[in-house]
Amino acid sequence: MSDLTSDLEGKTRYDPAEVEPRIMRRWLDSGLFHPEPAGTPDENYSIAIPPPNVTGVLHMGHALNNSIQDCLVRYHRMRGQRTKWIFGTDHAGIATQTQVERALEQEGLSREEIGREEFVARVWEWREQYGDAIVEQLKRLGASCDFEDERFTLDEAYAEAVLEVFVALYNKGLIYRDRYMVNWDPGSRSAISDLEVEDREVTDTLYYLDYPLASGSGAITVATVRPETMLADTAIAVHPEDERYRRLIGETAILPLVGRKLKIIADEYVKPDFGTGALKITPGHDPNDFEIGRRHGLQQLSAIGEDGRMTAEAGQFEGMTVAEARRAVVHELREQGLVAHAEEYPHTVPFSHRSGERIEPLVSLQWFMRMDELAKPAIDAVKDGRVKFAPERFAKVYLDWMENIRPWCVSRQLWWGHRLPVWYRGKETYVGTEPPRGEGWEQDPDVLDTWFSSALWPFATLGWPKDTPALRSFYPTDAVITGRDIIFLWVARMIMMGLEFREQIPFADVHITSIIQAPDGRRMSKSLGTGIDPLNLIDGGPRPPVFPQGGDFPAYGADAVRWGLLAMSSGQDVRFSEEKVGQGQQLTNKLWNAARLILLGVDAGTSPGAVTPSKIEDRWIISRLARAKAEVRARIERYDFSHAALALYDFIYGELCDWYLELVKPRLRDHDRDAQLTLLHVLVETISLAHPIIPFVTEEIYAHIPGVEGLLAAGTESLPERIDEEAEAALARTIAAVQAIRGWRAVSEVKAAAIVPARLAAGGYEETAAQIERLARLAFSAGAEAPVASVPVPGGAIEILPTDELDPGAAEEKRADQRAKLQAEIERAQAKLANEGFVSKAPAQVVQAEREKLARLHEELESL
RNA sequence: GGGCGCGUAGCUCAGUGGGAGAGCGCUCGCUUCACACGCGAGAGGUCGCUGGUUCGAGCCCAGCCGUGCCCACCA
Repeated sequence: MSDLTSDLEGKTRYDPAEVEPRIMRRWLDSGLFHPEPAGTPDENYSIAIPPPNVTGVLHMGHALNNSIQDCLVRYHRMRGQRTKWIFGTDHAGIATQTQVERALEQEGLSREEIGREEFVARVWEWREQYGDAIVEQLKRLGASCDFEDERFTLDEAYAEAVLEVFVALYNKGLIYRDRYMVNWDPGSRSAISDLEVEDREVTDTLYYLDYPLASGSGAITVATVRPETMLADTAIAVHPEDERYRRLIGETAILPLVGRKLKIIADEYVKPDFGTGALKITPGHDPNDFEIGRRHGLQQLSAIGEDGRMTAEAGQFEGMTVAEARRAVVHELREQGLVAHAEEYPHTVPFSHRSGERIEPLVSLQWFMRMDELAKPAIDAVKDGRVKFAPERFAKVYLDWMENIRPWCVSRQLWWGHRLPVWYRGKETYVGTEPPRGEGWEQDPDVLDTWFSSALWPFATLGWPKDTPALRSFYPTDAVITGRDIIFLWVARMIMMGLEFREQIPFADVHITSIIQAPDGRRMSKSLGTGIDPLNLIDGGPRPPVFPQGGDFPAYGADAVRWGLLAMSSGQDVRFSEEKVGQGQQLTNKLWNAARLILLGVDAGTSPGAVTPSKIEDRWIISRLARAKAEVRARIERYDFSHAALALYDFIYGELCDWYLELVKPRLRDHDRDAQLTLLHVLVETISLAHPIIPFVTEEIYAHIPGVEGLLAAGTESLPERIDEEAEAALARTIAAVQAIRGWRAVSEVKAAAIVPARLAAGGYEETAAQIERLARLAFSAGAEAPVASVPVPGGAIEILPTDELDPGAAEEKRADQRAKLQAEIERAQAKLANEGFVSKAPAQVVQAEREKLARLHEELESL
């Protein structure tokens, strides 16, 4: 006790750097974050973390997302629910493979040179070496994940789940192999899914090329931005109704440079008013042409290979890169006078989200997953409310996508990932969780899209396909917290897989978080200099270039960062605001000092216990606390974290510290037992309420509360509290009166320290008059002398009696000001009440309130 | 082309039908024995524009302007 006391006395500032590592250690050692499976998912609470990339580092999105999850998890844990925050990391196929490839490059090696086995071994090594970084960073934030039960999407047990799912869906006919047009990413030399493609605006050249007619009578002109693909053209299409070309349908044109005969076909797809109205058809290199080709049974030729170079099909251009081939083809065509026209043409083209390279649409043999059948129950689950989105509007985004869902290309030409459980022998194909028996089988070299394994996250982490206790206790989970950018990539697929393999939704709530933008409104990005490292906010570190003031962040501490991020968040995107983090820091410091006042003030041997508030301010703070608790809890349960954070701030600052602590100070000095018990009660309840949002400072304060043991994070027993309307009204009047006097003093230029004689000419202050005297620095007397000023307060006025301390001129000025304001308000109210429409049509309650207001204003004016 | 947001104090944002709010910044006053990362008091908004509904509109409706994001196969 004495150690703790001296500890408190010296620390007038809360020091997160000293406290946080110590507290985190205690939490981790306690085993509180690691629940043993028991009970049912209904009574338990669980959230599966969106698994961070194993080689990733914490960014602002993680910081917000995990602050939210930790708030929810701590909130439910404290309420006594068996709570598991399912934890683990993602192998992140392309991202991780790319990092290791870069490292190899430094050594002058390539993955091909060292071979698949060696390469995969290297990635595992890499993971051993760097895979802990993000875990450690999450701990700095105070995340109460079940770190003792860490999963990895490539672990043996997890792989079992992945193979099981693949084989089951294959046997169901939903997974199949097909030669189809895919998004080829030359950067990662792999196919990628539609969702990993982003459109960017670029300016290309639109070439108008003349294709001579076989009849010799002129040429047909086509427009293209990709002249090099002409080498794989197999037809020309026009609109069937297009009068200009009608007579040419069925004719033949000769493909320049190649000499192939191209049939001129009719297809409704062609827009007569675009370009020349004649479209060259390249089924091998354009998604639309691919479809047209299928409709018309056209040949698919590949002039561009998977290495991004021209194939033998390209003849003289073989071996060139696409860009080289484009220049060469255009040059040749120009020589032959076949380029009729060329113009700049801005349009959107697909790029790889991963590598940033321009997508090369190619026809390729890949594995696909048919989604429509899986989507149906997942659509129903959202439509009938078993899965709820917050904010609600994202349900529509989800449904729109799901209702138009297309097959998913799940194979990737990478080495890092779950290798397809598929073997070939000649024309035979074998799919199974175990390799086939017999000689001569060769396993498919491809791996699965990372999101394939992520889709199983909520149940594969709990041990599925085995029927484990963890699965029985924690699936379905309660919520998933994520950004809207992965609604399709992850959320939708988890819902589909959960319903397919567990016949249950994976989570009841989907909370879509804000995306935090840089302070200037741009996207947060390392390369733009707009990314903010959350650890630099916690520890103090350099401000990124997007902050013009430069310098270092102060060491705000994790609580401040958490509070700030929650306060910033809302249903929409928000700009990062360092001020909000600063506000969070002020709050932690304020709370710390409030705790010091209380803990250094109570008598030795006094510990929290039953409270029977006698004084009106005690009843008031307990009533206000009850309201704050209801408010904060309701906000957290509605995923409205900014209002939860702000409501907490308002209570701690605006009620507890600004008023209650000031009101109770004299009694604390007098060793008033009721005051001490009320203070301890309110302190424990307040830190308990605040803990899910600012866990470190509250846990640290809890450790100093006399007579309590254990961790605040484990929850505290809560005593019943009641709303006390009478006390709230009395204190509301008192606060208003004190503020009115302070305002009057400021404009009257009374010395701040002066005690001013006054007379209380108002009712309703029977229990608080002495408090008003102290807080407003007045000395009430019952004298009969004429007042020099009268300050309106609820229920009457406080009259200022003559004294040397005040300047009568200033006081009169103030009074005139107030009279004018009151007069204006009276006129407003009178006009409103004189309005026939208002009196007859507005609710009686509203009219009555207006009448009472007018009467009050008149009273106040008279008292001046 | 379709869809979804946003536009309120210098800045970042609350506020969904009955007297315009918070934090930061700014001004003034306080070394008041928890906190100067403090305390007290203030200044500062034709609530993007136009029209409509209503007794009453920041809030509901329509149009417009500005701005951001998502989806989409016009070469």
